Amino acid sequence: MNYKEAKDKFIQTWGSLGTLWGINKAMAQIHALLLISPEPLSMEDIMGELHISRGNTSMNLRQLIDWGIVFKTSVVGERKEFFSSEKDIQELAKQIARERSRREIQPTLKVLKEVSSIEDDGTDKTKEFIKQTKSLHELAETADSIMNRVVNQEANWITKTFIKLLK
Amino acid sequence: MNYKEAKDKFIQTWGSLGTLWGINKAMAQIHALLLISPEPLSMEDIMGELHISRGNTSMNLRQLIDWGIVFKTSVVGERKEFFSSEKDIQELAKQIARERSRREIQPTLKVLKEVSSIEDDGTDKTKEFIKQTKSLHELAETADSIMNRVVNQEANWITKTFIKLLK
DNA sequence: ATAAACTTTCAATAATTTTTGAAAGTTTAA
DNA sequence: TTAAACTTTCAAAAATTATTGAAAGTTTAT
Repeated sequence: MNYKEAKDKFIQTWGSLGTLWGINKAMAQIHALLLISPEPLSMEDIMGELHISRGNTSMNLRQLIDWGIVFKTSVVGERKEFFSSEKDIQELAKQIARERSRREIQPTLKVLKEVSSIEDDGTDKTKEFIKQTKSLHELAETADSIMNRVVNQEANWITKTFIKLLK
Repeated sequence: MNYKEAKDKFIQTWGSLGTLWGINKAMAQIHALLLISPEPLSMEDIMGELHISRGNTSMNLRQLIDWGIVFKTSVVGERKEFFSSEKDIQELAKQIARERSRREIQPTLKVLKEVSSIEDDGTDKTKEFIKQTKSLHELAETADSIMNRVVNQEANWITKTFIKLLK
C-alpha cells in the first residue's frame, strides 16, 4: 500500500466511523485530513482533497473549532485562513471526552436524577422505574468520573497502571 | 412529577440520546421501555406504548436481540412472544461494551494497523501520517483494553478502586 | 472609499435513514 | 391438514440529515 492509498483508506474509515458515532462524514473526514497533514490547510485545499463544497467545508470546520480540536492558523504572507488540527492524540482524546461529557453526559445525568426522584407509591412499576433509573444514574456518573480523571490529569499514570494490570 | 410524566421523559431522553450515538430512536425507546417494565411486554404492548408500527417494532427488537440486551421470553398460557431487557445495569454495560468493541473498535484497529505500516519514504507527509495513525492505534488499543478489563471481570474491584481515587 | 479576496449563511436539493403496512411466512392448536 | 394467531420481510413513503452553490457578509490592501 502506498501513501495515497493509505491516506484515502484512513480518511474513508474515519468518515464511516464518525457516522457510527453520530458525527457526520464530512466533519470526520476533514478532521482526519487535518490530523495527518504536516502543514495547515486552506479551505480550498480541503475542498479539493475531499471533493466537498465550500459551504459544507465552512460549516463543518466551524463545528470542529467549536469542539476545540481544530484551530484557525495564519500563515505568513498568506491572506486566507488556514486550519490545523490538534496533533497530540492524548490531548485530542481529552478534548473529545471533555466535550462529550459536557454536551451529553451531564444533561443525561440531570434527567436521570430528576426522573428517579419521583415519589415511590409502592407499585411494582414505580419501584422498578426508580431502581433502574437510579442504577443508570450511578453507572453514568461512574463512567463520567473515570473518563474525566483519565482525561484531566494523571492520564499517563493511569494509562500506564492499567496497561500493567492488563498485560 | 408523577410516574407517567417521568416515564415519558425517560423514554424520550433515552431516544434522543440514542440518536446522538448512532442508535435509532425507536430502538433506544423500545429498550428504555423494556428496561423499566417489571413484566415482559408483547409486541402489541410496545407498539401501543410507543405508537410505532408492527414492522418497526419487529425489526428493532431483532436488533436489540442481536446486541444481546433484549430476550424473547415466554409467558405461561400465552401464545404470543414477550420481550424483556437485561435488567442488571452492570451486565447491560458489559454487553454494550463487548459489542461496540467487536463491531467498531476491532475493525478500526485493523485498518489503523494496516495503514500505519506503509513504508517510510522519508517525506514529511509520510512521516506525519505514520506517526499519527500509530498514535491513534495505540490510543484505541488502550481504550479498548481498559473497557474490556472493566467489563469482563473485576468490574467491581476496578470501579471501587477508581471511585476511591476520584473522591 | 473601493474593490479584490476571502468566508459565512441559508434556501433549495440530494442523499440517507427510518418508518409504515400489507403480503408472505411461521407456528400452534385442534 | 387447516385455519387462526402471530411474526417477519420488504418495497414504498415519510422523515431526517447532509450538501450544494450562489448571494450576502467581512476583511484587507491600496
